[in-house]
Amino acid sequence: MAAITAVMRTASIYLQRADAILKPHGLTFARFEVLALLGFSKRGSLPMSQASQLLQVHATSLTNSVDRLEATGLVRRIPHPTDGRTRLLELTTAGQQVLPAARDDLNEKLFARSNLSGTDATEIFEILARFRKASGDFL
Amino acid sequence: MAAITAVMRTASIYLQRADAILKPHGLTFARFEVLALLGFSKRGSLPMSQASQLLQVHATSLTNSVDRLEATGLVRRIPHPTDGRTRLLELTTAGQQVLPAARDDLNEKLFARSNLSGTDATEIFEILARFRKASGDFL
DNA sequence: CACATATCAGACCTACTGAAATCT
DNA sequence: CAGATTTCAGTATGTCTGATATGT
Repeated sequence: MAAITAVMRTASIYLQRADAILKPHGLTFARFEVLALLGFSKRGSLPMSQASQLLQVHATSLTNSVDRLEATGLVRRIPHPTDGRTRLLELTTAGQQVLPAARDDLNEKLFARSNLSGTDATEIFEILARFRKASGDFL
Repeated sequence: MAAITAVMRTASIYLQRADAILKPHGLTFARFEVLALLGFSKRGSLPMSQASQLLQVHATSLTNSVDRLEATGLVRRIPHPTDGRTRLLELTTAGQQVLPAARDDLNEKLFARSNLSGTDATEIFEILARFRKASGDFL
């Protein structure tokens, strides 16, 4: 229980800082995750349904995030070539520029000040990766 | 960065489950934390300002949480004996009953299914404790 | 008067539920 | 028609900012 509490509280501290760091980029952490996911995907595009599963958020929450990302011109919804029900998400040119800038900024300001040694970070990642995998999370 | 992402995503998975577990108790995780903090405090009462610092939430966020806890009768605001500005928080009898019930339920359903071994949990707690301490978090 | 404590008002963001539209 | 994908409407929660009342 203490470990779970530690994870929760650490995350809320990180989230607070991450949102502050991302604000100048016009992003929140939730929206950054969408951009990052698209950046990782091989084709550069993903169906809403897949993105929502990988990010483990409700379909309606993703619709909301994507609405905002589309309104700021970072992401685009395009029709699926063969399935008329699904819509694909892809980064716009602006999104492709904002993503690395935001990522670098997070890396610098959040990671650098995390007071975690390299081995600590590796340790945490590996332990939590097992849990996340068991929970069907995207890695 | 991967470690930070791991912490954030693990926390959001836990938060989702915790809120679901706490719902039948009439609580959210944020409000549970307030109850738990009061349960830990020696005198059983704490000024709003201290609680908000220890929980690392804005004063207005705590006001909001406490409003809801007071509305459901789990917490009470009482005047400070010597300083007229501050108000003390304390658990009501109902709060004293709900807290252990909610805690046990969380322990059982969240911890038991966390897929973390005892040593993993200890490891995580210790590593994150250093970070939290450096960030002024309550332990 | 400067400062501390707590609250209020208003805006924003995310999550959840249930219903609806569109397509397979 | 049953099922999948996405969106919409409405509600709730929590966070942040700036302003305000009260007390030291």
